[in-house]
Amino acid sequence: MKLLNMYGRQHWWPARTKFEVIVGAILTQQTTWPNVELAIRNLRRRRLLNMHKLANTPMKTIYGCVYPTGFYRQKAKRLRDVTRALLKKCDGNLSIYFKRPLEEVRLDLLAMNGIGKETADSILLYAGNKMILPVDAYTLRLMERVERRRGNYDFIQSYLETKLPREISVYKELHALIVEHAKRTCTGAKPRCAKCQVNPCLYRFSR
DNA sequence: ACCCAGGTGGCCC
DNA sequence: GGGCCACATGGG
Repeated sequence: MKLLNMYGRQHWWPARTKFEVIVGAILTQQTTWPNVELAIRNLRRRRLLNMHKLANTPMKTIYGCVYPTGFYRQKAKRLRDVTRALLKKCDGNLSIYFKRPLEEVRLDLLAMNGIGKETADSILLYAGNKMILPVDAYTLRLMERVERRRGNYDFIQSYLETKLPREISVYKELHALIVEHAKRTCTGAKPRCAKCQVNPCLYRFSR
């Protein structure tokens, strides 16, 4: 499987700790990253990027921090719920939490309020260092336009995983590149101008 | 004054 | 199994 290396290494995910990856993954749902960064800064300023601290913070305080990301009531609740659930599971030690087998941790994450497939898989890949590829809206559109493949999350995920080298770093890089590409070319939305159209020649998936 | 963003859960059929 | 809706702010 070959993919555009036109943007170079992305060294994703932009976060300092495992917990910060999880927070970012929830906050970025249906939201642009700059807004998430604002919210993360707010949380950091209040020392809330700490599981024990966040789990016991009043909702109103969290509302204020995550306000810029939209859906702020929902997201604040999800953040605290997930944090509490994680604390119960691993007492705040995420390295231990991710030591269990991939499928087991995945089911565990999916059972939490506010964590669906994409969020779970992003967390598993970037915080847990697990071999799994998150499929976002960009990926689905790209597969549709370039590979002429349409399908649901599970189908696209397994299709790509059969074609990719089994390396975590490749998974991390691919997901990052797809998002980066979408930002730069406005394929994220409907293409608005001719030069923003995806050029199939640039993305020939081979092997 | 629209349209969209690195989704998720609930409800309906 | 899918289709539709609420959730909400900020940027184009």
